[in-house]
Amino acid sequence: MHTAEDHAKLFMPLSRPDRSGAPKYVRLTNALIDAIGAGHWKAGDKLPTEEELVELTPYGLATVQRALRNLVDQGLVVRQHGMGSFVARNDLRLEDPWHCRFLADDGETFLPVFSKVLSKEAVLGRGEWSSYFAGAKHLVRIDRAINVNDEFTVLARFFCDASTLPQLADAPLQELNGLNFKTRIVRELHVPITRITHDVRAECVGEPEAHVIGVMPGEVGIVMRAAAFMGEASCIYYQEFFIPTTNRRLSIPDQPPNTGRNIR
Amino acid sequence: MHTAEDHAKLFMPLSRPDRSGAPKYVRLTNALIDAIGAGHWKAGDKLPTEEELVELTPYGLATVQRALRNLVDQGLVVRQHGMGSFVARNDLRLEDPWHCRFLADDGETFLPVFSKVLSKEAVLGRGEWSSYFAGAKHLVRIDRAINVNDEFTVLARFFCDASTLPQLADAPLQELNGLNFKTRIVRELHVPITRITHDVRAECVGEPEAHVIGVMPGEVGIVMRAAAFMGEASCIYYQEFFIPTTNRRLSIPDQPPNTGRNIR
DNA sequence: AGCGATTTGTACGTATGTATG
DNA sequence: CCATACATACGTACAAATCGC
Repeated sequence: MHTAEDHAKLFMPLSRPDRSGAPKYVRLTNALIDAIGAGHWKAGDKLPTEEELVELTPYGLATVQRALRNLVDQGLVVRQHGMGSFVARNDLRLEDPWHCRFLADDGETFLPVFSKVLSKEAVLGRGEWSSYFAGAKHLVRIDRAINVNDEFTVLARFFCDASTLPQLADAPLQELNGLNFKTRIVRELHVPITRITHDVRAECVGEPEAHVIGVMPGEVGIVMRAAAFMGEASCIYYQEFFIPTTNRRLSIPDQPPNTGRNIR
Repeated sequence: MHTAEDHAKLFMPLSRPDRSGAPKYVRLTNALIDAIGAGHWKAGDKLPTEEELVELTPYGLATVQRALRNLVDQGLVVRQHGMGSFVARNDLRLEDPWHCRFLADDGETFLPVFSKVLSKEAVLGRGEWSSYFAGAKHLVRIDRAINVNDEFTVLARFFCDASTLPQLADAPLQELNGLNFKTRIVRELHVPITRITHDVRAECVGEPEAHVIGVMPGEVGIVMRAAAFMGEASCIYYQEFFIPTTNRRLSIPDQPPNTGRNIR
């Protein structure tokens, strides 16, 4: 809970004349995002009602409603008729830098995945990744085992330059399990990802990879590569996924991840 | 251009009492999607202004605006301040309805491909495609053999509703060889494609497909599916590619940036 | 360059409907 | 049945971008 003063302070900037020229509903949207990001309301907490927001801010109902609808569209807030507005429990914006989701039987939802970090090491030699990180000095490779619905296991190899994602590259392995991995990427990414490329190949799986994904060396599996770029050429991260033969369909994301707000 | 009667007929259903219980802005959104899908307005055409829509429909300005904003969010419509609202034209996306290109050794250019139409037939039963074309009456399947750099052959199965691509569905086979195929799609498409999904699976190739791509039945190959949508739900075409095991990498086209999103 | 006319964009206040507890 | 709170909808007003004269 919060006092009236807390809220007054939160929304104080909205009363100042606007220098940025942004519409009111955008300013309110961002104010709420900031407050949630700062932990003023945590996942599951109830936000003020529409009426309260009309009181707390210098804005009218339509503006408040539009800001709230934006937050719903962004997956940050859930609204329940007759009950209230709540901070979403799962931050949907974090859903994407996965690139490795499999379609469930309904063809629409995705199978649950659990990832476990296997190793992290410096990359020394050359390989397919080399062309993506021309000039990078401290390349790091993080291997993860991704358990898909307890049906099979995917080996994910994540490559990045330690200088662009330092906290990720330096983190202890235990801190990167499960959701923490993608959470950290999203949080650390302070550059917009403007392009992502995917390619796919059927490949005879080599010895070390076969062991992780539970197939015999030499068996055919799918190898997918995904590279995320800022601008045209500079690669932010690059991943290789080794996927055993399965009747599940690998879904390839149809748009780049949304790395934050568009307008401030 | 259209007469007043055309429009009156278009929006007539909106005056009838609502049986579905859907909100007005949803009904109007769907009415506009249907009209665009039916070719009433083609890509690049100017839609009626907000005021005209208020006159043409039994709805108020806020409702009209919300429906239009929905269409913008779906990528189906582009609005330009002071000018009007237009059916989106996304030529970029249409530049490559191929979805099946393989990387050359340099990792950047693509291997040359030559396609040859094998057959065209009505689709009768049900299959994976059924979920994409709910309610379509005249489904057509066009099979093509795509020769990739004289190294291997891909079988491409193209599905569409004959009512959305009539000239393609009715064309003689000889006219669809080579580039003509994609040219015709681009020329005939009078609706913007706003979303493309891809998925990929390693699969044991069945008898008829194996014959075309030159492998033994039961061998493992890659099957890629690509579906192109107008708006959120209505599928324009759907393709299946049967790819033999190869050391070439299948490149999955990255999506063009979102035209004009209003989420903010 | 200016000036309307057109058209979208934002915003308000109000009213009413509907799901929840 | 009632209070709460979200959801939809209307009418109006004004701001801002664009075009043609």
